[in-house]
Amino acid sequence: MRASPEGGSKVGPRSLCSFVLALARMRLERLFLFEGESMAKEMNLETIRHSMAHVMAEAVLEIMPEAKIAIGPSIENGFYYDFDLPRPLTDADLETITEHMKAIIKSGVTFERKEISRDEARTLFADQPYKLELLDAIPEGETVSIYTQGKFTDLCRGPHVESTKDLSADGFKLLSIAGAYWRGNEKNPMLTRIYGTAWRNGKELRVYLDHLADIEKRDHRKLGKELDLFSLHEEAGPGLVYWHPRGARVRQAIEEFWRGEHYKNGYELVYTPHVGKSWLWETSGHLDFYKDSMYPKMEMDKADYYAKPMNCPFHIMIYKNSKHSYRELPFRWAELGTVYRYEKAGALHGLMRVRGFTQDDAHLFVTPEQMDDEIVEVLRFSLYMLHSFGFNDVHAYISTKPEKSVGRQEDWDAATAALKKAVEKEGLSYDIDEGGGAFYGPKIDLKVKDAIGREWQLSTVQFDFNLPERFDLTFVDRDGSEKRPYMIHRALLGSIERFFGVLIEHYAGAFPPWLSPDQIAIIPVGESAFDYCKALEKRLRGEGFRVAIDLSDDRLNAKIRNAQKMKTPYMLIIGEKEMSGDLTAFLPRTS
RNA sequence: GCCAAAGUAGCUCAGUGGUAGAGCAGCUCACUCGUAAUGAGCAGGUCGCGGGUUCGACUCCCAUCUUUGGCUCCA
Repeated sequence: MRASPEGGSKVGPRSLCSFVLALARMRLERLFLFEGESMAKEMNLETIRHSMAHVMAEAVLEIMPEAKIAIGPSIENGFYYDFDLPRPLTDADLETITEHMKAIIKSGVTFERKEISRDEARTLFADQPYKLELLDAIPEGETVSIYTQGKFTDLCRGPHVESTKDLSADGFKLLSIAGAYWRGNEKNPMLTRIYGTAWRNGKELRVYLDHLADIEKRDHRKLGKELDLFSLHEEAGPGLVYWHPRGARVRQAIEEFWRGEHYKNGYELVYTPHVGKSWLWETSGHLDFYKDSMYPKMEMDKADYYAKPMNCPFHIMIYKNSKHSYRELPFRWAELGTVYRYEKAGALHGLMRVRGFTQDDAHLFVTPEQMDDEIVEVLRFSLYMLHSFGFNDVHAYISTKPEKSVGRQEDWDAATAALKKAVEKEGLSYDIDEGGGAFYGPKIDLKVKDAIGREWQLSTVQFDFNLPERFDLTFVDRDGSEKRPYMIHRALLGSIERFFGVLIEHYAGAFPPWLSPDQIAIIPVGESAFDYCKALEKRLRGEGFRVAIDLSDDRLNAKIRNAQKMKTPYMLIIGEKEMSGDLTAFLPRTS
């Protein structure tokens, strides 16, 4: 195939480059705006947002003087205020409140700080029970301050802007109404919370609203439908994923790469059953600890079977099939193992939280001496994998021994030290979650930032001091004695379903060619080119390309539009010219 | 669980106490097309499920199921 950038491509190589660069710059500017703001600016925005919350409270009291006010802090990107209201709010109320707020801002009243005694405060807020409660919660000896703007006074530590002139009447937007328990305790009354976002000016607000729209456009549930990738069917079982042909193509590409890299990295691939007798789960401890999140038992031949929630006991069965020498270790056994877990109906969410999913699981059986090297390798492999899929911003979390745990202290210490050493060796930034490990061993979790700066947990590497014990795993050491191997669980992508969801959002559905469902769309200009195109499709398929051919009777314009809607990276447009001259119009996807 | 919103055609969404609507997708026909939607026609729905009010309910009321967002950020 030959490209013809001059004739066929709207965006030649050079302009394509500058286009991509321009996009990258825009992206950086945006990231900078949301993440890289200097502390001073951030404080300023926080003050603006907090003051905006006061203005909103004033507006609400103007409309409903009998409302009781609770708290109104600034939050990331905005603010909220909680109210106890005489009636539920509607969207129309939000508009009215917004109008009142704009009027208050334009009136340019000042924020006055005053320090007062507790008694004065008690008199001032006599008919505001929530404020009285907050007042009582202020430690003795601490100053009690109030802020007043216009007719509104709030118990508040501050700081605030000097005047409502410092707020932008078109730099804020009320976003939603939600219920929230007073002080976050479900035994308390539920208050009405109004969320808003606030910025220095209308332009910043618009950038932020664009950002929200961008997140919405990237939603994998929406793109999954639009790009015909997968579906879920409530009537066939919530939380169970149906991979359509186009989604399956992406999965195949992921899995193919995954398998190849595992072979290269010294792993063996295994396959194990989807169900097992209760003996497995009694021995592993799952029936004790996780019965509620397992699919219920199936009875057969006077035995109870369970769908597997984990692959570990199955890999252990392979290990236990024969006696092992220290010379054979380490074993690195990987499996794309499909497991089933009962997640609460309310917790299900698209591909991110499902009931049946495929883990890219592996178990390493190692001697104590091999532990350090194996951890370093697993971590290096994880990073390689994440980078390969376009995730370059990785942060590690090390979780250490919790209060209730199994295994000897010296094993925990050694394993935790090995994890830290490996993370440092790879130069990763990390946080330590003291006491956050599972009862059976410490772990490293890797979180990545996606294209718009959201964090996702993907890889996990966990030590296990529990299962080797429970299943009585041994190997014969140099001196002829039987010893206990260490076991490491690890998943690099996590679950294929969730990973696919994250990938879709990361790329906003425009996958790089090696992952794209269709790499090339073959588009005949007219019916006379159909046979040529079919032959070309066969040839390209034969060479391993994922292709789509458009044999509809649509106009050429429509065919190009459809291919671009499906975010196909390349289009081959075939007409008389191409068939006679072996010259192909080659059109890359533009965004 | 609680608060709020939503559930109407495959998809996205209008709609009214009196025969159910659009766009896209689908099907048929015509056009045989050269770089971001060719035109015309046809078909498609127990208006989430169950009760109630009413002469009449998709619409109003009650109950229920499901989905979405929030309930962690603390004057």
